[in-house]
Amino acid sequence: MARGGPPLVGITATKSGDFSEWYTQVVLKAELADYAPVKGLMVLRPDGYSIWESLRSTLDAEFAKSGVRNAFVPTLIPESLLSREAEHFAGFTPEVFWVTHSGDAEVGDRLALRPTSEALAYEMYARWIKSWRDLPLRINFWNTALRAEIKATRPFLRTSEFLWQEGHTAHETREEAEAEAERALETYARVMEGELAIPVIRGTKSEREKFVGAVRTLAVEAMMPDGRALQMGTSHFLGQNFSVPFGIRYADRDNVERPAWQTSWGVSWRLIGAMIMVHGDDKGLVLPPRVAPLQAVIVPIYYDADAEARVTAKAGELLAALEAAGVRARVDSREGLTPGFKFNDWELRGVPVRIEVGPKDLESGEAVVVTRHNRAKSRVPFAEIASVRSTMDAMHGEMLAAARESLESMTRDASSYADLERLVASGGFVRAPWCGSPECEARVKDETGAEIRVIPGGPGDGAACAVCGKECAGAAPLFARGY
RNA sequence: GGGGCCGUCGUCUAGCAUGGUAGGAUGCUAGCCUGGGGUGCUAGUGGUCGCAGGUUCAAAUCCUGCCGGCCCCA
Repeated sequence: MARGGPPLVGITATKSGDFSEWYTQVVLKAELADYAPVKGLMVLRPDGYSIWESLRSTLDAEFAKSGVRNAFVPTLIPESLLSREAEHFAGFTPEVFWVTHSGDAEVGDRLALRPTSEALAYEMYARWIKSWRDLPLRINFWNTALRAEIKATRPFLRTSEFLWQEGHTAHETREEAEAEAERALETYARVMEGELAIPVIRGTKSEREKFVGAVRTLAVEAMMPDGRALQMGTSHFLGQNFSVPFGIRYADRDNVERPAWQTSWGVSWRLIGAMIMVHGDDKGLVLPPRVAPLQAVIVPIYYDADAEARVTAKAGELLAALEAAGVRARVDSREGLTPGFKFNDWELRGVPVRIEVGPKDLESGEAVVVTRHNRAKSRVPFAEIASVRSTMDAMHGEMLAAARESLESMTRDASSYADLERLVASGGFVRAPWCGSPECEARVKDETGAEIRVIPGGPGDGAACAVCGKECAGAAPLFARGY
């Protein structure tokens, strides 16, 4: 370390001063992920993977509860199949990785590394679905998708391969499929708020921003502290756009053959990126307690062999009590490191609760408990250490409330184009009436860089379009620059 | 889709203009000392200078191409 200079460990950028450098440092130094040798690809390290596993198991339980089952589809999709739904194919083709050789021999029909599994899944669905008795068919895949990202790659947010889940369903009626798409979106919103403490806005995507091939795309959007919006998850009502070209037809109750109604929906590890951005601070990562791989760390403090023995014994007792209470905990018994070093190290890694136990605490019968999100210290009697369980619930509530307050303060209204331009430039969501025309939407995108992120439901208030002045039909969309 | 910056032990970097075979800090390992907010001492460890060509007696340094990271604008 240079004399008097900043420490070489820890986060050297500030969240408010250099947000993107700060983000990169948190990802790398908290050891969530690292760069892979190929541009745009990343390796997920154990702490990052553990967070993913936690989200996966929560979502998995929700899916299972609603009757969705898991299955697996392969990575390679023949071009002839991928191109069957023309609009869908055209939308993806610029970012598809192609396998053109097997060994030294060229393959005839090029093979795509799946950018998404609609084509492959629906080829199979066409084989499996014969009658209305086979419906609904509701299957989820936990896998990865590959999309060639050339520029602006960022860990978790934009990578060429990403972990995600994609649900694919087929139904007898339009109404049932539409309800399915809404159900999936609601599940996402609940898990994001309940597990990641990130408030989201539910709504519809515009025609321009919807999934290629969908009739309608529902989405949950969140606002990042730098004023840019992040799409957290999408749920598509596909209508019969895929069932017709893929031949997913069923004999209805009157023995008339009809194309099925479909949905698809997904979330990716991008959620982890959102979690880092929304909750992190200048000391590093701040983990929402429910997804934290390690929820509480006990740092023993001692000055001599006698104190060490007594402190270590107490630390072991506390650990047992925490584990009995269902808290993921450990004792940091690493030697040769000062308590101060350990404090900083665990803060960098975002561990929600730190418990300090030293000679003074043995005398008073209380441990020092520090909560990561606000770094507040309190004293807790040893006998009541299991209370960190409820402390973590309180932390979750406080983190969600703080994030909600931030979201609200970053959402402003514009009624004129001048307001829209000015507010978009300063970041955040801008709610503005819109007539619904693609021309007005395109003008905003071209001139301000902001797009319609989401159109919340509900009736409009009859305001005039902020762009062209014509009357508006529905609720005002939220404009923002996005990731 | 345009424009720019940068790659040297795990990390941060010196050296590059004017070619002569890589130095420091930190980390890591061992031992001691310390310990309530990033300790100190001693010894040791660690680098095909992003990769591939080219120029040269000689390349981290000059030239070309590629790979990777980052930023700005649309």
